[in-house]
Amino acid sequence: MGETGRRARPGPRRALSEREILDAAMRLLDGGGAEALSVRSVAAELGVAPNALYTYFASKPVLVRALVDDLLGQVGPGTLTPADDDWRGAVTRFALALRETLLAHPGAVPLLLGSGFDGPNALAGGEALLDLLVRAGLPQDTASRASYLIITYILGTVALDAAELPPGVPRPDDAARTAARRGRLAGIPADRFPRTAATADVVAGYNSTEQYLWGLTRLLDGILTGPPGRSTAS
Amino acid sequence: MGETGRRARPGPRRALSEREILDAAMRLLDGGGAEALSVRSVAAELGVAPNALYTYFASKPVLVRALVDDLLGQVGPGTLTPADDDWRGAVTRFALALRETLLAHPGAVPLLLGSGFDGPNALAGGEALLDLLVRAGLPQDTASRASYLIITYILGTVALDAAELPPGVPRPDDAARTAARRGRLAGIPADRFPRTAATADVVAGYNSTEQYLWGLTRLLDGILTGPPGRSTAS
DNA sequence: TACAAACTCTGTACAGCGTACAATTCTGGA
DNA sequence: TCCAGAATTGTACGCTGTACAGAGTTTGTA
Repeated sequence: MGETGRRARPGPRRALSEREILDAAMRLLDGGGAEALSVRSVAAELGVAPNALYTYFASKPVLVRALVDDLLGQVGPGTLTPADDDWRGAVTRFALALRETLLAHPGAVPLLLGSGFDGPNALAGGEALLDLLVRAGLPQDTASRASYLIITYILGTVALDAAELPPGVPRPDDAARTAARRGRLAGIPADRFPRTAATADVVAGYNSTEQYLWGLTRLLDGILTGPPGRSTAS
Repeated sequence: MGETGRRARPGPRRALSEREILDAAMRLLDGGGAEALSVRSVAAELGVAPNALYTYFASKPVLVRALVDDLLGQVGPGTLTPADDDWRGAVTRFALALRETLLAHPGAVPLLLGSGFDGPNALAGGEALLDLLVRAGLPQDTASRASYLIITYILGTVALDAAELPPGVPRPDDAARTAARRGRLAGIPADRFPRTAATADVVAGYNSTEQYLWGLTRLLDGILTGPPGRSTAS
C-alpha cells in the first residue's frame, strides 16, 4: 500500500505530514506574526514534542523556506497563461494575485524576504512570467530584465505594505487603511515636511490597490518605451 | 557644562552614548548578519552588562529602529538637491546612493523591512525625493505617487539582492557576483524552466548595478509617459 | 517465525535570547 | 550634608533552537 510510492522501509508510521506541519505553521503565522512561529509552538499546535518536527524538516530555516515557497505555490496557477493576446492584462492579473496571496499572510512576507526568492514555486512563477513576456513579443533579454523589474516592484510594494499590517487581525479594506493612514499623517510637522504634508491625501493611499496599479501601469509603459531591439538601455 | 544641553539632573555620568551603541550594533551586524545582533552581544562588545543598554533604548525593537534610521541618515545628504535641472540624473544619483548605503550593510536590510520605513531620516528622504520631483515639474499628486514607486523599486531590489549576500564577507563586485550566479544557474533544469535557462546570462546579472539602472530608466520613462495633468491613471 | 536494521517519537539538557526586578553606586541640587 | 534620582550590575524567568540518548514500532530477510 505504498501510498506515496516510496514506503518500503522499516520504522513506525509517521504521525504527521509535511502538509499538516506547514498548515499549522501558517495558522500560527496568521495568528501572531513571524514571532509567533516557533518550532515549539508548531509542535504544540500539533500535539507533539518539539523535536518530532525534525523528522520532517531539518531545521527551522528549512521549514520556513518550505512554508514560503508553499505560499508562493498558492498563487492562482492559471493566472499567467492567457489565451488571448492581452499580455498587459495577464501581467496585471498575475501582479494582483501574487500581492493578494502574500498580503493574505503578512507575517510570511518578512520570512520571504529573509529566505530569498528561490525555491521551486518561485522559479516556476518567474519562468511563467518570463514566458508570457517573450510570447508578448519582447526580445528575450528585455523580457528577462523586465520580469525581474516586475518581481522587484511587486515584492517591494508588498514588503512596505506588510510591514505596517498588525498580525492577528484581518486586513482592513483599502478605504479603511487609507483613512487610518490619513489620520496618522495629520501628525507630521508641515514645516519640516511641507511636500509630504501637502500631498498627505495621496500618501495616505500608498498601500491601496489603486496606487499599486498606477505604479504597475507606469512600469509597463516604461518597459514598452525602451528600445525594443536591444537588450540594454543607455 | 551642559554638553548636550540637558544635563542638569542627578545620577552618575553615562558610560556610553547612543552613538557608541549604534556603532557597536552595526559592527556586529556587518560581522555576522541580523542574527549576530543581540542585546547581549552588543553589551559584550561594549564591555557592559546586557541590561545597561536599556538606559539608552527601551527595547530591542526600538534599538533596531534607531539603527535602521541612522543608516538611512548616512545616505549622502546632498544627493538630492541638485542645482541644475537634470532631475533624472538627481534621482539616479539618489537611487544609487541609497542602494549603495544599504548594500554596504546587508544585514540591516531585513531589519529595515521588518521595522518599516518611517523614522525621521526615512521621512526626510521621502520629502527630499518628493520635492525634487515637484521641482522637476511633475504635478504634485503624480510626484507623490512617483516617489513611492521609486522607493518601492529601490527597496525591492535591495531586498532581493541583500537576501543572497552572505554576512561577514565584503560584497564582491558585479562581475564576480554575476559569474558566481551564472555558475549556479547552470544547474537549473532546462526542460522544466526553458525560458529561464535560455536567458541565464541575463538572469545572472539581476543583482548588477547595470540591471538596477536599466530598471530605474524604465521606471522613469514610465512616469513621464503618464497623463501629466491627472493624478490617477488607468 | 525470529531477528536485526531502520525509522519515529519522547525526555532531557544546554546555551543563548529579551528583559523584569532589586540592590548598589554615583551624582547634582537644596 | 543629605537626599532624590539616575546608571549600572547580579540574578532570575520564561522563551528559543536543537543535540543526544533511549524507547517503541515497523519492515525485509534469514
